[in-house]
Amino acid sequence: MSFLEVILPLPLPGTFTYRYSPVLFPNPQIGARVIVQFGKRKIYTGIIHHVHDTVPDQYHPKEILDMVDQTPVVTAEQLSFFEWVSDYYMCSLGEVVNAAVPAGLKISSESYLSINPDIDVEELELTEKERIIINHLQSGDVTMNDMGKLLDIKSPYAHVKKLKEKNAIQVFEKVKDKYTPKQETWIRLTGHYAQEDQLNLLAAQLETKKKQLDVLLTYLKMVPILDDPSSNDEGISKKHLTNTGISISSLKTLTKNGVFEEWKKTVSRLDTLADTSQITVNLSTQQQQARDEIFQAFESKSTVLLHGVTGSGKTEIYISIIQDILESGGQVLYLLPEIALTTQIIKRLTRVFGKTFGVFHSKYSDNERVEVWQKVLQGEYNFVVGVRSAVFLPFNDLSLIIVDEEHEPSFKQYEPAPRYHARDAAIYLAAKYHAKVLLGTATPALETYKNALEGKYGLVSLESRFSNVDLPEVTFADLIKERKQRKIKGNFSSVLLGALKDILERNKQAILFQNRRGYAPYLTCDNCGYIPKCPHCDVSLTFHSYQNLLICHYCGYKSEVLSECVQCQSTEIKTMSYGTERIEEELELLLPTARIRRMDLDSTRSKYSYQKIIDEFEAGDIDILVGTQMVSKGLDFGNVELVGVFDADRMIHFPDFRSHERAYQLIHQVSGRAGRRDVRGQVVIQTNDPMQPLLAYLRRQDYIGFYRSEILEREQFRYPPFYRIIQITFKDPDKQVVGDAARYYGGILRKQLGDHRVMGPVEPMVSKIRNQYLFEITVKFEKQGINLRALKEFLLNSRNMLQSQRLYKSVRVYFDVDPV
DNA sequence: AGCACGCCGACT
DNA sequence: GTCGGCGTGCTC
Ligand SMILES: [Zn+2]
Ligand SMILES: [Zn+2]
Repeated sequence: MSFLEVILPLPLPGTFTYRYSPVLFPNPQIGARVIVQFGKRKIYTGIIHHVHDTVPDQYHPKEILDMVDQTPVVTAEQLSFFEWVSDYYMCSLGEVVNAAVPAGLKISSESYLSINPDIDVEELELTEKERIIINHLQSGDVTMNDMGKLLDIKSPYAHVKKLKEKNAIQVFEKVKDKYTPKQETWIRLTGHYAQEDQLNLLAAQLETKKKQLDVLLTYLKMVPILDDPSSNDEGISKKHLTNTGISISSLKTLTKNGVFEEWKKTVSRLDTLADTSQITVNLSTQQQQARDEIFQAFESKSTVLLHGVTGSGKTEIYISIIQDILESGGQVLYLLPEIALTTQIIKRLTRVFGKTFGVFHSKYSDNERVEVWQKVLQGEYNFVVGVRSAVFLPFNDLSLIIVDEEHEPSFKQYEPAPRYHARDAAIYLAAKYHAKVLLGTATPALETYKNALEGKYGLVSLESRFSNVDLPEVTFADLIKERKQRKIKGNFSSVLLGALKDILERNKQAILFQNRRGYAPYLTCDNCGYIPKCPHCDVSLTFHSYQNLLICHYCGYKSEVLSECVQCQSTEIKTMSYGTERIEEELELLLPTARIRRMDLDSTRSKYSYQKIIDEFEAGDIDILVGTQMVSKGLDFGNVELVGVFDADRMIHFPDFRSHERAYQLIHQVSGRAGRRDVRGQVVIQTNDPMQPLLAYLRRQDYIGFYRSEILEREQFRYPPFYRIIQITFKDPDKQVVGDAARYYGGILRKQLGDHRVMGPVEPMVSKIRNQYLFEITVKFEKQGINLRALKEFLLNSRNMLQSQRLYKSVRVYFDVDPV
């Protein structure tokens, strides 16, 4: 007997056993895909985890429906990596596979209803609802879900069952769309005409048919069949040929007459050209030295932190190292946060590596992601630049992983599971391949810097690209003082406004930074202060001006903009715009001559808008750029001499143990935009408390000083990197039930782990999402002397214990290991 | 997660 | 009575 253990992309523990016929499928490969039925009807794509011949005694395994691959699409190394992710981040293997494998490689089915053609529906006795179903089906098949919507009931199942019994309809499974290769129409000469003598004859015949002759001659110019007969094997793409302006109808005629033939060529969606440009990067002495130190450190350390100030040219060092690794035949993965993976960086890499590398971006279509996956699998890409999820690609000979801006919180995934951190997963993955990891940033995560200081990681510091760059001059605008003196205009202190005027007079550029958090636009009643909230979530609705809609960012709920306040019926409804937008508007009044642009999620929504703003700014067509986090990324803005920071206090005092670290990183990074070679930049930070210690470190751009003070706090208050955190979230539509469940679970933990290791349960800041109430417990525990495995085991067992209670059965419990 | 089954209240 | 909501258990 032959069985397969199959991973299904579902949030269920373990693998599932299926039978297969060795006659039909002689050599099942681990990591190959199989199509299986799971449950009564659903069809899924599973991944073969292993093959065995142990007959299960508890159940009868189903037989697989099909085997998709003869060779694995997931490598054995990946499978074991997936298992690590699932263990470490406390989720199911299926959830990892779901996140790792592009949707196009996983087909799944949907139930469709269709009318039975052999039956005369007129003769049947039908209820009203059944009649409606039949009527809908007469104009084509409908999915079970859609039918529910058409009937406006939760599930049409009961009626469908009746109709099935009456033999009036059928239910069948249809595969949802999956990866389809891109096809192009190509033109070539038919075999008969693909010879010199026949071509001459044909040319003579076409002497009077000028347009057809033109088509033939154009073709021969583009496909030099006489010099190189093999060039007619593929011919030329029809699009290419017709783009020359030839007569399309003449081409049609020639094709009809058997001169040309059309065929479908499978082409790549990815822009792959031969590696044409081999530009060597010229490193400065400092860069050269850092590069050497990195290689030196790799001799003894598998992970190295490159701590390089903003604008010190880390990217060039990466490029130089990547070239080295590729020359020696290794594979390289270069991870970037989403906002940093811009067309700029891709262009820059293209200049060096041609188009021989893969780009794995969340904005790309799933079909493109499938093609990157396949090219990595087939060894065609030895270099991939990508976001978080690119760690899951099927590398076979990984030599180096670069994690740029390693401190960025966006490397951690939150929803859905797996809640993994791409940097940490990369470090594990690298160890598996005996590969090296290079972490780069100007403001390391505290965890990372601690590891580097303790010698766990190598540490290479890069002061600046050139030796004559001064730190920017950082000044603080004391908002309290200015408020007393009535010098503040809207969001602007007189200090910042003065500096801006100066910049304008001198024809220089400025960047104004406003943190994104808490500045989404919303509507509010001017009379009573009412703010429209989502009926399903505990958040106010975000106002989207371009659609004129109110949208919930948690559940997607949409609502029309009401002209009247629901609370007081006042019609004085005011829009509170984006923080950046408000600043932009004020600025237009305060400095009417300035050319101002805004760069945030909202203004860069369309495909090229980001690039457009960058281009305009670089060309000097913008004086003041107002933006969020985005302005601290991207490439060198040459002429910036002033950076203004709004609302530093809100960042610093955000109620989270990482708020200092975050605030420091954000302000430090954006400050780095001020100044350039030979010119000292200026930074103005607006604050209510210019004396707070964090600002002193920022004034000196003193990361190490900041680290030293912050790390003491972390130790004292038992936070990472000294302690580990696992956050447990409880979810249920009944607030009382979740609260009780969380307290019950908390009780179990307290008893076993002690009060000091268990915090909560507490209601999170957003306490309801999609009609589910939330509670959170935070478990904090020492890094040393605790068996992490055993602890996780205990947490999982406690969840089982909780859910075996009748009352708490429906409560969802999930874990977030190392939350950020 | 998705689906079937079965129980129970509330409308024709 | 039967329709439709919802809770429960199971899926190889
Ligand atoms: Zn009102
Ligand atoms: Zn919502």
